[in-house]
Amino acid sequence: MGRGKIEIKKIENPTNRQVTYSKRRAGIMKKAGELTVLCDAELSLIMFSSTGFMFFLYFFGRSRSTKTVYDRYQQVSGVNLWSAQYEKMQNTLNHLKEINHSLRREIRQRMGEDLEEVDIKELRGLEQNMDEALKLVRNRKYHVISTQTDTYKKKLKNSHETHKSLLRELETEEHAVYFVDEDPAGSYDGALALGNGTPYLYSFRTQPTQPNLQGMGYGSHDLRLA
Amino acid sequence: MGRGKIEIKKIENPTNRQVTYSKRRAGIMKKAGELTVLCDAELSLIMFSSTGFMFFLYFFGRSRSTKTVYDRYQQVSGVNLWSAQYEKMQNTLNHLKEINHSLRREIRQRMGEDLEEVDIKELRGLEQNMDEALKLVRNRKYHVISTQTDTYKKKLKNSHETHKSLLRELETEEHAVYFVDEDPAGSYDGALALGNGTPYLYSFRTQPTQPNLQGMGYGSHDLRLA
DNA sequence: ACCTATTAATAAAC
DNA sequence: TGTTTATTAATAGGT
Repeated sequence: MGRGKIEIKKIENPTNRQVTYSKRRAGIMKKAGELTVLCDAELSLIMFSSTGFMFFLYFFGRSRSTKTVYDRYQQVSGVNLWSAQYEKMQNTLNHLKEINHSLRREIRQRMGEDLEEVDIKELRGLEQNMDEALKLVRNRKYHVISTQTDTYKKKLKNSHETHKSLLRELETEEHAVYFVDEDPAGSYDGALALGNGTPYLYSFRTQPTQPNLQGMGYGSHDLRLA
Repeated sequence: MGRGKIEIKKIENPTNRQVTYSKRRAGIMKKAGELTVLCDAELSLIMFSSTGFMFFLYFFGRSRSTKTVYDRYQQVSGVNLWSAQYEKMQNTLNHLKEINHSLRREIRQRMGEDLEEVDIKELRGLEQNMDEALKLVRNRKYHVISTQTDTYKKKLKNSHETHKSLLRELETEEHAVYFVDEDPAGSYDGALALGNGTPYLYSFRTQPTQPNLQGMGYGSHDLRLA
């Protein structure tokens, strides 16, 4: 529709191309606006100009007049909202992936793997750091163990006290007769022994180089990407 | 353009409206396709049908023929690619963040920090793992050091040989006179000593618990999110 | 930007 | 839905 028929293929003359782009873009805009009004539809148009990366975003809403559409066009003109958002996300994603990679690398090195790529200076830093960290972990372990031990000691002490008072009660009550029959002295001594000495059940845990028999695989980092 | 002019306002007859929608939608599609080809532009069209919440997404890329566009339309019809893509990215992002968080947590624990949240079982696993890893790191360090030492030994040996042959040359040439004047024997002995013994420069590095004086901060994990 | 000859889109009818 | 056709709308090329 024009002074002559044209073939649908890229217009090589840049000026002509730009003119045609403007005209036809306006045409599509008009058609889009008409369609939304006529058919109560909603649609959006996103156009990427070939000359720049900027693009225009147009919304045709069912309740917006053509006037509003043009106002909106003025507002968002030159701002690539969607692709900006997309690019931002993509960048964040790549950044996260890089960080992830670094973190994994560090963990591997801290597990004694992939040390070929570490130079002697870093190797020394790593060794020292791990040495200190290991001390911290051991200290923490001992602390947890001794806390646990104390708790158990207290529990046993309490248990012992309860037992003792029960015994005393029994001695002063009419049940004393059972008492003698069932050798209460033995029970008493046993309880006392547990109360005074090192707690039997948990003492072995204070051995510093106690091997971990469960071998609970601290080397599985299967937090893979999707 | 039709048998009669129509006013641009909502078509009340639903059948007519639907017919017009289909026809005009096809028209816009065609125009959009033409525009992308003619002007080497890129645009996408999103149409929300008034009858349902599903919508159609059309891509007109600069390298796609009109035929491909229609194929693509068939493929993606009814699928909200963009929002799906967006959601997918958002999920990947969150997943990555979680993973990074876990990795950081593990590194902190391997540095002896945040051990309060680790139970005794994990603590033992961690200790054992770190103990083994530390051995690996030390082994690697010694390996690197001994390799370096060997290299330096070889270099010194070579240097010594070169020096010796130069001395021999001098002894048998007319320059012998200078030789006596400048005490070449001293030089010779010095080279020999270095060649035979432990290389001076690097021997201290084989001390297992040599502290890292540079303190090159193996504890900085400042790979923060954007 | 504007003009206008010409082509393209499409409303109405089938 | 698909086709036809009279009619209007879009626009290519020139100014």
